[in-house]
Amino acid sequence: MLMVAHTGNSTMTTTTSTTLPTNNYLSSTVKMNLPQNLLHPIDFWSKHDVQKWIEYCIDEYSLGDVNLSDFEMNGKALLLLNEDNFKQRSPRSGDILHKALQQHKAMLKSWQCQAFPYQLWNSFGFPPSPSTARRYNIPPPPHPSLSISSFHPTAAGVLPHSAAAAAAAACMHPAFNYIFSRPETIPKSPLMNHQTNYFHLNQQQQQQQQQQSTRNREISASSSSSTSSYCPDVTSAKISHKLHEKSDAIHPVNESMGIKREALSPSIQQSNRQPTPNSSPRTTRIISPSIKQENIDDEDVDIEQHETVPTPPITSSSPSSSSPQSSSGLSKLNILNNQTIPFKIRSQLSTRMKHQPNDVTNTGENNHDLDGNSLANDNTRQIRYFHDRIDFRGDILMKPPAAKNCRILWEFLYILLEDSHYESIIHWENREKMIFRIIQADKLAALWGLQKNRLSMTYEKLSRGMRYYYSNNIISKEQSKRLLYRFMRSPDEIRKSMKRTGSTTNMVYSNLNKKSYQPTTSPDAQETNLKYNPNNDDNSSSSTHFTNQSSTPIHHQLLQLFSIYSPSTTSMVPNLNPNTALLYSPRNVNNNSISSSSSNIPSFDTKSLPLLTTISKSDRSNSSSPDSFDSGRDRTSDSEKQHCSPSQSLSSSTSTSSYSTSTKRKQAVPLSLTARLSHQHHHLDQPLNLAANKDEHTIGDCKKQKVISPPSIA
DNA sequence: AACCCGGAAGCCTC
DNA sequence: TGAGGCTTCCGGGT
Repeated sequence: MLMVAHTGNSTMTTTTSTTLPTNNYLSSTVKMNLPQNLLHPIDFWSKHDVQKWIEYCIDEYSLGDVNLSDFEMNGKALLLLNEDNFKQRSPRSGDILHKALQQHKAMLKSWQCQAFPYQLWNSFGFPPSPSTARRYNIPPPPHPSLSISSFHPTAAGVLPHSAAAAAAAACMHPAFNYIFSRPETIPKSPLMNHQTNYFHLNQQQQQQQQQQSTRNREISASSSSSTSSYCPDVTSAKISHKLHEKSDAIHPVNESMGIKREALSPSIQQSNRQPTPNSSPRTTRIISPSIKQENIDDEDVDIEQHETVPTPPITSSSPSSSSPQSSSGLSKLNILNNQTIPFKIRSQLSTRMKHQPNDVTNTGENNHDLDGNSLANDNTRQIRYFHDRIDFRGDILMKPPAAKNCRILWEFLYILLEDSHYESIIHWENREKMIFRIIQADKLAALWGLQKNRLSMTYEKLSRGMRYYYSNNIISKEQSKRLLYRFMRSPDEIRKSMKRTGSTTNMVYSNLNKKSYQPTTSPDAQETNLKYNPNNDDNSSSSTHFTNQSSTPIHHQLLQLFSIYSPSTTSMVPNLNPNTALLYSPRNVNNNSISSSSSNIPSFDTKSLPLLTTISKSDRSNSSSPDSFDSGRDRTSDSEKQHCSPSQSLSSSTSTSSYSTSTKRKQAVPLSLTARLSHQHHHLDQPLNLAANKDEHTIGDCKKQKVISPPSIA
């Protein structure tokens, strides 16, 4: 698609260069609308221009920690700044600024051949917020109802400052694809309209909108080949618009990560796209624009882009709905409504979050809508990781600032539970009894994966970790209630017991794993296993004490426990501007907190943060390739070194001979072996170097081997 | 299908 | 180097 866009652009450039002003920068009409001369080549920007641009970015991307004085330089100097330089000046927003600059640069380049009056679409291809538009006197976006003649490129050259001219020029811009192929995204005055409507959806409406958005996708996909060019089929767009307008009122687009990509300047897209084994030529997509293909491939592109393309504006996730049914759709809304969001990004969120191809409203299901054969791994692929945030299929989630240093699962869960931003992901079902519910397991897993740098984290794995807590009475499962768990003790109790039990007792998971382990063999273990029963008044542990506290002291206690107090504020982390939070040294935080309780929390070190561009193997999963999202473990070496030893093989053959009569696993098969064999099977999409195996089993063979007795061994 | 369970073994960090 | 704390995978159950 990107290739197409690029091609389209070139084509259009050729077409229009003769009809549009050839001096090629923008018409005076256009310039009038510019904040200073930001459409001039950046090299020519004055110091003042740079300041204006920074201001614009601050405003447009809600960048909290950008100090104008840090950018007192002219355009040339600005261009010399690399991402790190930006980050030095603005730790939190540097990457965004850098990205914005690159985008701006690329856009200017592409605009040189196209009179494009609708300047200052933000660098990600989205229209500016109304306030920004007003402030910078940016013309409104074109409306698709304009007649097709209005869009003719020549119109741009002759029409004055009019909507038609704007539309004509805009149709040459990548953002046009977004606008006209997704007419429902046309800003209807305040961008926040969406959210209001969305928020008040009743269930029926939600169903309707889901159906509608499914249709939308089909329609959009069916016209994708035309909308991929810079000269979109307006007619189809209009038709599409009509088809959508009913649902538009309540549910703005459930579409397309492609928006962002399409909106990217082609040059950027092009330059950032690196060939991967999985990326097929874009041109093929046009020929066969199946929804499935497009979707998956686009996701691949996105993943690739993470490596090189600056991140989109940061958003903070934070749903506040506590309804178990609150889907991400609502959660997104809650994000938007949440006044505690540190970044003033809601207005953009309101638009952007609803444009993702895999709107979390459909978390998981969406893939199936689009792709009946969707692989489980596709889910992983659609989760894109940044250094401290995730684009979880369109829902941008931030690592909880409070959990920056947290590497312990139960602590992490606790932090999320205490953070209202994550209410739609995990929340207290019963605060007093410390019963909590996981609402969106996959999101929770993604967050945990981000936290631990295990980008292939799944709820399956996360829950395994939680199950280990059963044994030492940190967490228990609420019987027969899905996704409902309970903290058995307060954080300090857990810590206390962990401290006391030391390395020889119940925190040794290897011991816990042994059946011979008896939790009551030591006083510590007894204490550890003192089950907190919130209904039992006899509970004298501090759990009771803890849970009887009002929520505010609890928050404070937790904040202290987790060292998440800002030295300068007593507000809860959700209310803490992450920008601010990142500005002080967490070491200071530790100094301000109970050091004993944070012993497990390593001090903050920004170097330890996995940067988007430098995800190493130690990050467990290198996002440079979708495949690597599966795991950072070296499967090849695993399979090599673990490949059936003779004894194992014998066991295998012995046991597998009885396998044919039963689909159930035979315990006679050494688990390690079956695990390893299946292990390989589980990474079908990985470029395993199976040839390195002497036996040269294919992955499928390995699986087969487990079921069918290998003749060679027999 | 999604969730749940616990064994087994490996990985990573400290 | 060993311990802690998972992570990954599994077969099986609900």
